[in-house]
Amino acid sequence: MTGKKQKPTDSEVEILSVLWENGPATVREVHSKLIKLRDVGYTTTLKMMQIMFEKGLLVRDESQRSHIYRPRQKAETLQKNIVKDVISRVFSGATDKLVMQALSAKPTTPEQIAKIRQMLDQLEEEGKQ
Amino acid sequence: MTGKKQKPTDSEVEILSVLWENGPATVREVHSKLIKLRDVGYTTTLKMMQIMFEKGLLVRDESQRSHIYRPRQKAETLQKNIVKDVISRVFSGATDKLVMQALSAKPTTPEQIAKIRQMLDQLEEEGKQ
DNA sequence: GTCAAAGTACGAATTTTTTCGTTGACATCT
DNA sequence: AGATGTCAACGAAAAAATTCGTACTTTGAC
Repeated sequence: MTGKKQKPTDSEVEILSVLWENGPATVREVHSKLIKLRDVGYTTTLKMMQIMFEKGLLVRDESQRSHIYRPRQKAETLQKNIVKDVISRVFSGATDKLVMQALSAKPTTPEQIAKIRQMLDQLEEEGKQ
Repeated sequence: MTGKKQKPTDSEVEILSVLWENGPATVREVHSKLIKLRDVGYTTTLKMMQIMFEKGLLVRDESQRSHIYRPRQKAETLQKNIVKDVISRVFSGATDKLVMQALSAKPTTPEQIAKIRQMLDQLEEEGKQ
């Protein structure tokens, strides 16, 4: 009953992103990043992070007065869940379709392309066994 | 004020998916698909589709008593927008990261891998110019 | 110690999304 | 015609997500 699969909302992902990019941080620090993007009150950010803490999306160190928050799961894990969700909901399970759309939606550098090729090689290797 | 960029909600995507997969359909037809997935009332589906019509996500043919709905935009267009959104919100713009996660999240067939390779070739060609 | 600054907690208002009951129109069957 | 079934429209309730005001606590400066 503990492992409730719940997808973070958009606002939650916004906060998670800040933490992924900047590492563990206080509400103040997160808020100062958010305020650059849009108009939002400090207590709003605080409340959001408290809720995320209650939901288990974040953990926090309460030993200091200003608590330090960090995501409970690492970025890759949550990102993978979100991608899985999009693949099944939006692409009816067609991973290749999503990959195609992604590649054509945003430019990629030659280095990135090379990396993806490597990954494909690896997948094919695994498939052969 | 007309070109309001609004992302379809999850329920909306669910309905869009049905229409993408089955082609234009009446509320009844869409609803009979949804009911297989979860418990939902007919008027709920109706209302959703009416709202989506008002928002411009769907268009409809009212010449028959039971209106026939279809997505205003084609699947690829909306899918691309959603993917773009995920790339920027969840992956801070790193397309290759999303592609990697997608490939490792769900199995792909050799055929799909081949297609993706083709796409990469093409992208590199374009890049050279 | 007092004051101001900065923090958490909490409750509640607001907004958005989802749900469905009810009504009236139209069609179909007998 | 009358009864029955199906549909769109509408309004509003319910649920979920977001926002923020207010109260209280702690810290640091003076």
